Amino acid sequence: MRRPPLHRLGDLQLQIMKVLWTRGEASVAEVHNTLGREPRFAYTTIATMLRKMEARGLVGHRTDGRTFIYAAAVEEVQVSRGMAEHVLDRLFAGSVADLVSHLLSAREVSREELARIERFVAERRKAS
Amino acid sequence: MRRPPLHRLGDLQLQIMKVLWTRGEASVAEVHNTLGREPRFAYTTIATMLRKMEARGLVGHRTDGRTFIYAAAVEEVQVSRGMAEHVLDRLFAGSVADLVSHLLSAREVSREELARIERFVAERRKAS
DNA sequence: GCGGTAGTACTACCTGGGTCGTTGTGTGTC
DNA sequence: GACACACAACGACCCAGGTAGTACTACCGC
Repeated sequence: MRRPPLHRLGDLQLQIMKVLWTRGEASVAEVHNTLGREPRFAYTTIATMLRKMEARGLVGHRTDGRTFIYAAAVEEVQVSRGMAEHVLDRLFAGSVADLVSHLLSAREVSREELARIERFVAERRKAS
Repeated sequence: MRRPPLHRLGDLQLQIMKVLWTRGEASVAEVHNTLGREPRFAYTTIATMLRKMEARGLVGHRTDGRTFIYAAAVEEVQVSRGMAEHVLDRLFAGSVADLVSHLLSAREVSREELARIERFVAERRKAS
């Protein structure tokens, strides 16, 4: 079960992981239904993707009768970190400030968000 | 020349784009040499990649004699934005604060970086 | 026991990144 | 003019994400 590189999960894979992270465990059918609406995926698409993801060590499964119950094998925090740091390092040369500056100038950010950011920075400053 | 999705550039593609962004223009040989050290790429790898990227609308070229001079066809800011927002939306539900919190707890961040972040937030607060 | 349903397994295909080898061709040099 | 070199063009592979159809099978209700 080689450690997969935790950045570079496709969109579908991320959606599936999200279902597993929030539910803890889920059968193929449950994942399929949860992903349900909008761009409807075939049941077998989800099943195939889950098998591929298991081969990559992203998820694992146990059986309940004939049914596979899948669960995430990597934590959300690892994946978030992996992907966030990947972007940070590749595009912003590791500078969190550059990334923040970029996002602040590109997006609507509510007053509360700004306050939260300030709070995080202040805490971090204290901790070091 | 269809508009490419500007998140999801591979690592090699990003490296090549970075060369073109900093130099403005470059021949295959120049890109190859600039990328030079460490995981050495074959000359033809760069050439092939550039052709594929041109087909996707990421770069363009003019000719100088027999030599192709490539230049970026998309701006760095667009790609950074595209990739940063992609991660932000997929993993942090669009919350800049969550992303910042994540990065601050995961990485070494210098005192100056923190100060810069605070400055950006303050400016942004004023602007709105 | 027979038919439908639910479930996995397998296969196939497309796209795109990444990696090169080979081939063809123009050009500059002795 | 012959040769090497510099370049672009093309084709080949591998891998992984994404998408889904088909085949096989266990089980459940009648």
